[in-house]
Amino acid sequence: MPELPEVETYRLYLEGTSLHQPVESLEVERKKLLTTDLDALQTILKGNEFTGTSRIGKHLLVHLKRGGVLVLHFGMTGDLGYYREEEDRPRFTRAVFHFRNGYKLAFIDSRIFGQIGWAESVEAYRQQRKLGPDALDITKAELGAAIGKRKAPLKPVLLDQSVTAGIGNWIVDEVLFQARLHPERPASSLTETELAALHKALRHVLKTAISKEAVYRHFPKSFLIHAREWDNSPHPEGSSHHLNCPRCQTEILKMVVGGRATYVCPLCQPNPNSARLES
DNA sequence: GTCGATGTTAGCAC
DNA sequence: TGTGCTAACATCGA
Repeated sequence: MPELPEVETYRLYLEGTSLHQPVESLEVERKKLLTTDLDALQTILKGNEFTGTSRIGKHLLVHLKRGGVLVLHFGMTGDLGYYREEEDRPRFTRAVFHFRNGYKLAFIDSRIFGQIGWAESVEAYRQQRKLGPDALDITKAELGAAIGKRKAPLKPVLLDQSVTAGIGNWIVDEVLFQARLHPERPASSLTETELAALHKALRHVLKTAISKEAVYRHFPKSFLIHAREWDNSPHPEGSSHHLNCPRCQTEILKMVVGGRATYVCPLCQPNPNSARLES
């Protein structure tokens, strides 16, 4: 489930396993993953070494000893696995970096929405992909400027990677819940106080998620994420779902915003449309 | 067999 | 030209 915290965790994993080992070859099972021609990629990689990493949002960039960066994007189901014995090859491995020392780094991706390619530099890649400031680094002023002119609902604007890179579907719901903002509020309608709350919640959610290595069931009880179906933590007796707000116990509402599944607390995050009716 | 899914983007309407 | 909505991508698993 690779959003920013997962990719940050993968980045540290790659740094801990795969640096400074000459690559022998790249094995690609699904060519659809490649954004750079396979032959070109082989030439770049053979005998080359990973020397360090960077991350922009959900994109992991691996610095190469002979120049340029290997770019990994994990789509919806991407992951990494470092192994040696064939029997340990992870399920859904779609590509494998073979190192000369006999170890391998698997690119795992059941749905094959991921990408593997090469770019000249981190900055060149950022421009090419039109990525905004990383969601961990963005300042309140930058965030305000980026959303201030957009009248679309807050949620799809925050998911736009050119506004700020790294926010995905569960993070945006969590951030909006923590900031007590409804996902359908027009992005440009926030007051200064609300913008400050949004920025603070963004940092809080990301830092918490990274500190727990993106293992959702370890997140604080105050998080909305436990109401999502795919949170593996045990749910109360039989109930086929709908948990309650950790703050006010109101039943969490599931809706669709910007075409995406969205969870909100109807009490903590007042809907702008119904608020208008009341006034 | 059916449905929905964490990301991204092409195509379309305005 | 910009903005925003929808569907589609390929596959798994509930």
